[in-house]
Amino acid sequence: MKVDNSPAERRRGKVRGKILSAAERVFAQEGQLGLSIRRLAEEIDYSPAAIYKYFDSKETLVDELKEAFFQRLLAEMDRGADLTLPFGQRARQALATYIRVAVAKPHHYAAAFNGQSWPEGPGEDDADFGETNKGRAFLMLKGMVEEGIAIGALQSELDAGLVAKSIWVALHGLAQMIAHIPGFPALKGGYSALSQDEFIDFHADLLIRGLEKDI
Amino acid sequence: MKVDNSPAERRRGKVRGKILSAAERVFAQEGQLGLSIRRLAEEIDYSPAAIYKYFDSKETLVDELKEAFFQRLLAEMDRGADLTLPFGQRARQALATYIRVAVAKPHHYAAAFNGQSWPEGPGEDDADFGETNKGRAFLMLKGMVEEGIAIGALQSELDAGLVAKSIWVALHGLAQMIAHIPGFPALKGGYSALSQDEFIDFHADLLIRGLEKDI
DNA sequence: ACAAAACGGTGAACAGTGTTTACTTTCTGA
DNA sequence: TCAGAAAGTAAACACTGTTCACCGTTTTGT
Repeated sequence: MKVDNSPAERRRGKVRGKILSAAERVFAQEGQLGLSIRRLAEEIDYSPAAIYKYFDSKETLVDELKEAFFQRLLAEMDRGADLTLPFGQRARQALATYIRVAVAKPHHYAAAFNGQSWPEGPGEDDADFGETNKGRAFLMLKGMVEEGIAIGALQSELDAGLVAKSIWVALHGLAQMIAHIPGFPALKGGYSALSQDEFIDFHADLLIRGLEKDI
Repeated sequence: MKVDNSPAERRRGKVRGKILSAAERVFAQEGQLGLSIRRLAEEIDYSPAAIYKYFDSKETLVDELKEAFFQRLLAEMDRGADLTLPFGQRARQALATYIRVAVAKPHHYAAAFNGQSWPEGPGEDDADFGETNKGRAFLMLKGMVEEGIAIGALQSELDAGLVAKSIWVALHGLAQMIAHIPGFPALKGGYSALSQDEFIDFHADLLIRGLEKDI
């Protein structure tokens, strides 16, 4: 990691950081719509136009927030991986961590799947995709499935990439639901016997159960 | 269904319909952001303010589009239910239908889970929730699970409401992914062995498999 | 050291957005 | 027929993201 430490660059980086952290604060609480350039400018005591000296557009600014979020997501999943645990438990834990982090910052997570911030498919190989933190999160999932198959914990005829996608999709669904439906999994007509945390575990369990080798 | 047929009401209904169908056309192609009041007004050759004589706000207008969409979704799931099929197949088919309809109108589906168009939970009973078409779609899912448990096709110790939610969540994830990621399930780093349709079946299969009674 | 160029910052404007207000025209019910 | 309601409108309000011309200051090249 190379850092230009000329005094000019240091000053510039400081202002850039001030913009980003103010944006992060507002975005976390009020989301993409609550974050306006003018409000952001006021908060850091600059003119709106000044922000454009540091970011090409509001979109690129928000993109940076999203990337930082997925970096935290990755770090959290790494940190929580207890290698002494058997595969099944470790997998369930990883899935649960993914959702819990996503739910902790619902606006970040939701925004990452809206705008067209996706490499246009169909893609070639892991190289491109793995360069975004979002991509790395998926590849971590895929690696987990591959390990499970190799170890023999999961059904061996499964295609790891395919299964990883299916799991990812189901995880995403829950994160999205919790982020968007107030009080989920409590729901009119649903009879919420479980708390949010318990439901997350239940969901992760259902997924793994469908994949495990029949005993 | 009561309809006021005074000439005044008929004219009013006609204009209202013209607004709605123009809105539907634009919304289906360009989504919520592409649909602006001014553009809509121009398309039907009225002034922007005129639209507010028929709808309180843009949001209520879009809400009506969303409700109509979920009505189509429900109808499609009903229509596709082949009662002569065994439970497992019928269930897989229902899930696949849900996703295919959602994917056919990605903007409608996505919008339904963004704005805060949700009854604030935790809720009392099925009555309230079942009054929106979105709610009815979930209750249909729940009914399906209950049937599966009663028939003995699904594990009997499961709570139907809970399982239905988990399934719904996983379905939602896929619909959302396909709606937002161009070309999904093709994905850089994912090696897309399956087409979209095949992936939908695979996903639906994974869910049901995790629930079926161990043989 | 000095001119030239790049940088950081600004106020004002442009082109949009959803919505409201005051106003005119048209229609309708008694 | 005539008052009052309904339908429709132009113009404005308060926003939005973004760009432009301009300003001092700072850095750079000779």
